[in-house]
Amino acid sequence: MLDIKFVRENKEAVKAAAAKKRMTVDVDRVLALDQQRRELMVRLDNDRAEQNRLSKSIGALPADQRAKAAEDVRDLKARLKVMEEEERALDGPLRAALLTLPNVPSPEVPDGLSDADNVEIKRVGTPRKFDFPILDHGEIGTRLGILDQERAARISGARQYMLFGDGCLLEHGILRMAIDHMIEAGFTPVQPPLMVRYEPMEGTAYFPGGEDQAYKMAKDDLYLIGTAEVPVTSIHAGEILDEAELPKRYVAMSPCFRREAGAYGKDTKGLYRIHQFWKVEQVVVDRNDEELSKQHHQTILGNAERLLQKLELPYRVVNVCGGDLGQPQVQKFDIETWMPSRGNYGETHSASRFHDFQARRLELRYRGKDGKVRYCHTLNNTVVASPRILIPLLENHQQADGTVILPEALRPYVAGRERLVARR
RNA sequence: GGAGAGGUGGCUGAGUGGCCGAAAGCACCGCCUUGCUAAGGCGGCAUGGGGUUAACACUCCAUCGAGGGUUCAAAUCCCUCCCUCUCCGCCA
Repeated sequence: MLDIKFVRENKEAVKAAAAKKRMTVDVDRVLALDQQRRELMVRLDNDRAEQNRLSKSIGALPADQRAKAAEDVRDLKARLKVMEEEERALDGPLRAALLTLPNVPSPEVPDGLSDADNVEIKRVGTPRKFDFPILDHGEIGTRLGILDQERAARISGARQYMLFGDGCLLEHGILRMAIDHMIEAGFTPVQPPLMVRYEPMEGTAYFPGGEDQAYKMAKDDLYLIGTAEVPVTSIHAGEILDEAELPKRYVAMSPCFRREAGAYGKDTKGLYRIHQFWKVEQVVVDRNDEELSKQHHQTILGNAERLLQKLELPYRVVNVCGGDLGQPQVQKFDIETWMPSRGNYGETHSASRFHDFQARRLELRYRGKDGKVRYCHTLNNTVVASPRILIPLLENHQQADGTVILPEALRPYVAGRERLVARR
C-alpha cells in the first residue's frame, strides 16, 4: 500500500507506475475520496472537541445542574452521529481503492509488456551439448520409476505429481540442502503455518486481487498459502521492532498451494505448473533504506545463484519488465534455469523488493536510533522450488543410458547416490 | 466440543464511569556525577491524523485486542467477534 500522502503529492508518478505495470487504476478517485474525507474530518474533529469540552465541564457542575447541561449536548451529538456515518461511508471505499494502487517501480525496471520483454542481465554456465536424443523430465522420471503423474491425477486431479523411491529422496534432499545453504548464509530457519487468515494475504499484497489463485477453507475462513512469503513476512506484523534487531533474515520450507486459475491449457504437461509444490523461501526485513534494500536484493539473488551453481545448472538472470511486474514490487529479478526439453530458460526463482509497500499493509515497523518509528522494507526470493527444479536437474544431468548423474554437492542429501538408475 | 480466567505503551504491570493517553518498574535516549562501575543523580520517552510554526514549541482529534452499543462523559458498563491461558473431553 502506498502512503496516502505520497499519492497526494505524487499523483503523476503513481499514474506512471500503473502505466508501466500495465495496470488500470483510478488515482483521481482515490484523491477525490481522500479530499472529501479530510474535509469531513476537520469538521468532525472540531465538533468532537466541542463535545469533549462540554462533557468535561459537566463533571464540574453541581449535581442539580447536570441534567440541563447534558440536554444541551444532545443535538451536538446528533450532528456528530451523521458525520460519523459519512466518515464510515468514505473510509471503506478509500482504503479499498488505496489497496489497489501499484507500488512505484524502480527506474531500473525496463519498459515492456510481458516476460518476453524482460532484460537479461547475465548468463552463468553453458547449456550442455547432447550427443544423444534427449528426453524431457516427465519421460526421464517415469522411466526411472520415480515420477507418476497419471496416478497422481487419479487421486487428486490434474496438475498433481507423485514421487517414489529415489525421486522422493531427491526432492527431500534438495529442499534440505537449500535450508542448510541458507543457514550458512546467516538465515534463521522457520516453520510457518500453512494456513493463514485474510490479513496476511492482504498484508503481503496477494489480496485483494489474487483470491482466485488461493485455496480457501470456507468453514474456517483460512487460506492455504501459495508461498511461505505470506506467513513469514507477516511474522512481525503489528509490531514495532527495535532497529538493533534488524535485519531479520528468515528461511522457510513449506508446501505451496496454487489454484492456477486462468492458466488452463498452459504448461499442462510435466512438473512446471502444478497445484501443490514445495518451496524454500528467503525473506528479509530491514530498515527503511533504499540502498540497503538494493544490497539485500543482490544478496538474496546471489544466495539462490550459488545454490544453482552447487546443483551445476546453467541459468540466467533477468530484470523483470514493468508489464510483468506485480502490483507490490519495486523491482524483481527472475532466475531462469536452462531446461533442455524447452530449448530455453524457464523461470525457477523470483527475487523481489518491495520497499515499505508490504510493511505498511502489515503495520510492520521499527523504532530507529533517532527514536522515530518507520515502516520496514521487505524482500524475498526463492531458494529452491520443487518439483520445478527437477525439470532442469533431471534434464541437464541425464545420460544416454537413461540414468541421471547427481551433482556432487547434492549426493550427501540423497542417501549418497551418485546417479539415479531405474530400480524395481 | 464443555467450563473458567484474561487481552492496557518496546516489555512487565496498576487502573471498575469524569481528576487517565494511562501509576510504577524495566528497556531506550539526553545531560550530569563518578573512574573501581555490570554504579548513582536529573530529565525525556505510545501510535496515527489535523491545525499552527522558519524551527523549537504549542494545540485539537482518534486509539487501552477488533467492531457495535449505553451515557453529557467509557480502558472502566452491555453485546458480537478474534486471540491467549487453565481445567475437562476427544484426538495425532
